[in-house]
Order: sequence, then C-alpha cells, then structure tokens
Amino acid sequence: MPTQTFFNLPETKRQAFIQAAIEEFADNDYANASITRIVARVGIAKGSVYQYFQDKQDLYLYLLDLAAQEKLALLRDARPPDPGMSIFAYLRWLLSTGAQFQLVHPRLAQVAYRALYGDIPFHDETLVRMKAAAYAYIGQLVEQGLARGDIAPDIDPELAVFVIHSLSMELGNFILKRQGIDPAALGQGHMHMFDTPEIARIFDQLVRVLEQGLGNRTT
Amino acid sequence: MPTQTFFNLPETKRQAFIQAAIEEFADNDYANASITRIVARVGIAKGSVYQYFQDKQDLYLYLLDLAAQEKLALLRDARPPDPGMSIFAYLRWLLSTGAQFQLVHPRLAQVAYRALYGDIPFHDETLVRMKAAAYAYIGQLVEQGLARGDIAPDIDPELAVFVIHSLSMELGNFILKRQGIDPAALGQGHMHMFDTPEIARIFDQLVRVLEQGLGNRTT
DNA sequence: TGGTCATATGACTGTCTGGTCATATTATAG
DNA sequence: CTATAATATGACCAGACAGTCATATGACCA
Repeated sequence: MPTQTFFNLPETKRQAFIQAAIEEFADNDYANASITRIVARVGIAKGSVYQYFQDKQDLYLYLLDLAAQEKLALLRDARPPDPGMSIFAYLRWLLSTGAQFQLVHPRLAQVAYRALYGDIPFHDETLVRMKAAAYAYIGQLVEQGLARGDIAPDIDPELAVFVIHSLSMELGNFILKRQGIDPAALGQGHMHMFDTPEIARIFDQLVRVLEQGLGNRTT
Repeated sequence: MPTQTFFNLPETKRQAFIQAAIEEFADNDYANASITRIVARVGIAKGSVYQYFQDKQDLYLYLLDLAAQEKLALLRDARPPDPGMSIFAYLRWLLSTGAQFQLVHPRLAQVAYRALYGDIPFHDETLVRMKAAAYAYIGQLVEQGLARGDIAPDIDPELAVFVIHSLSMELGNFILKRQGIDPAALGQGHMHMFDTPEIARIFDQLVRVLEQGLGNRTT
C-alpha cells in the first residue's frame, strides 16, 4: 500500500510518476524493471520512491491494483447486456470489453498481461486470487451456459473454460497484430479506435467459432 | 554455436552441464538465468563455460536448438497420419505430439515456452523465424482445410490460425493442471504417462470443440 | 624425461541492482 | 520570525551479474 505521502502529492507529479512506473513495468518484467530508471525518467531522487512505497513489490502491486480498477470500471461503464441473452452473446460483450481495456490502457494492460504470464519472484495472495478470479468467472459462465442448454451437454466444462480463457487472454494481441498496430508505439501516441467495423467482425467471427466451431456443417 | 572443446567433452560431463543449463533456463527467463548458478550446480569453474560457448546468448540459443531438434524428432518418430484424412484428425495428431513433447522433455519444453512468451533482450533472426514457422505451419494447414472443404468457407483464415495456435500453445499446461501434475516436480521425477485414456479424451474433446464449437446444435 | 597443446580454474573487473539514511529543503503553524 | 513537521535528496552499501585472463593442470607424443 502506498503511503499517505504519496496521496498528498500534487496530482500532476503523482500522475507523472505513475505513468513512468507503468512504462517501466510494461517494458520489463518484474525482476528487470528498474527503480533507478523510473526515477531517472521522471526526474526525482531515488529516495523519494521509498517515501511513497515500502519497496518495489509494493509499487508493483499498486500498479496491478490500478489495472484491476480500470478494467472493472470499463466493465461497469459498458452497460451489461440483457441477462436473458445467450451465453455466446454475453461472451461477445465480455471479449469486447476486455479488448477495449487493452486499447484504452495499453501500457497498463501490458503490465497486467506480464503479471499473468511472466515470473513474479514473490508470493502474493492477492495476485493469486486475481488469477483465479478470471478463471472462476468464466467457469461460472460455462456452468450457466450448460444449465441453459446453450452449451452442448457433452462438453467438458473445464476444457470449455480453458478454451475461452486462453483465447480471451490472447485476443488483444491478435487484434493489435491484425490491425498492424505496434504495441510499443501504442500508448504514447494518439488514441486508437476500437469500435471499428473491422474489429467488430473479429468478435463476431471468434464467437461464431466458439459456438459453431471451424468445421463445415454443410458437407 | 558451441566450440569444438564442448563437443570433445566426455559424454557424461557434457550431459550434466546441459541438464543443469536446461534446469536454470527452465526455472528463470533469459535475463534472470544465472551462469554462476549453473556452474555451481554442476561443479565446474565459471571460466569453463566460456571455453564451451561464446557467451550466455550462445548457450541459450543452443538450448533452443536442442528443443527444436527433440520436438522434430518426436514428430518424425510418430508415424504421420494418413494424408487423406480430415484436417481435424490431422490436428489431433499434431496436438498430441506437441503435448507428448511437453511430457517427455518437460524442462526443455519449459525453456522453449519461455522463449515464445517471455522477453529476450537481444534480437535473433533464427528465433524470430522459429516463431514464424509455427504460425506458418498452422496457416498452411488452415488453407488446406479450407481448400478441402473441411473448414467452413466463411471462416477468416487468420482468425482460425490464431485460435489453433493459442490453444496448442497452452494445451500442455492445461493437461498438466488437469492431471494435477506439478510442473516444477516434473522432469527430475519419474516419467509420466501421456498415453492414458483420460488424456486421449482431452484431445478428442478439444478437436471436437474446434470442429463443432461449444454450442448446442440440438436446440 | 621434456615439450607442446588442450583444457580447467577462480580471483578479479566493471556494471547494475534495490534499498538506506543523514542531511537539506520546503511548507505549515504559532 | 521561529519552531516543527513533512518531504526531497543522492551518496553510499551490500549483493548479484556476465565476462576476462593469468595461471595451473593434465594428456599425449618424442
């Protein structure tokens, strides 16, 4: 948890620091992110960091917390779809919001992505629970889908969760590559459109593949 | 490329060194893997490493080369399936061989997995081409599937490649988790069975999902 | 035995890291 | 104007790292 001193900081200074930290932890994984580089970039003394945070881990967990907050904010802002709709329509909404997060907060999303895939050299209960939460959320969705008859009854629920989770994790990267957007350039440049027909088509197709598969049913 | 000195080494010593290096690069990503720890583990002087390899990068690329060789060996040993069969049957065979690699050479597979997902602080043309090759291979498979009419004609080929590639990359991890195998314990312990009916069922289900989707066709 | 070559060694160098802390600066309040 | 508290600073510390190199060891041959 950041100290009171950190929250007393003038808004602009606090934002500048946070931005620099996000950049650093987006470019490097935990072990290789450098406090020294952060303070050099933002132009403050190293000791100041330790007035704001207990240590490197504290700063890092704060950034992850920020990411979670921002993503949840997006999920709440986007009006939740009609609860009566098919699981697959709901899934489309969910995937789209996830991808939106990656386009609105690209660097922060990169920090979070690293947290899920990369090495973290310490054990944090909160982080573990964050990982599990994403999985559990999809699990509950699949159970609903099975109960409603949207999902074929012979489908192994765990496998379904695996499929949906893996694809949703990587979808943002696919969109970026598909749109020819350089992930590194994203963020400091202009905001990117995420509501284009082309991106909508990707969601449509992916949900269609999840529902009906790649196979040709006409033959 | 390793030096001649390295290949002149007694078989047991060379193997011991390689094993220790694989362990280190499986446990840590490139930047955090430590030459000092490798030599400590195998009980030789640090200078010796630099008689065998030009530098850390040279050693690392050699390990990746090893991984590629071992995987290709498995692909060749497993008799290739009937070329006339459906794309999905072929896919099943491909996924199964990939997962087999992860169970037969778990630590080496982990090194390769890190190479594809983690940060590598240098640019290597060969590594880039290895990544592209996996993608291109699946791409060709999808094109075939479309041409043969196995894959529905309205499917976006790039999206299909994305789906297959993502799932094949993560499938091994899913199997390990599903079977309750600790990835860290794997390798130094006893060999694990990969030809169980339970694992076969996972392949069946995944291919079924890829072909027909999760949706319920009866309603 | 002596000489030549391949190999092994580990102390050492330069560089980077996270984190500390005595000191300096600034803001607030009486 | 002064006293007190809050904040900022950067030299410094201990530890880890990749990589070097003068020296030592051992194998092979004449």
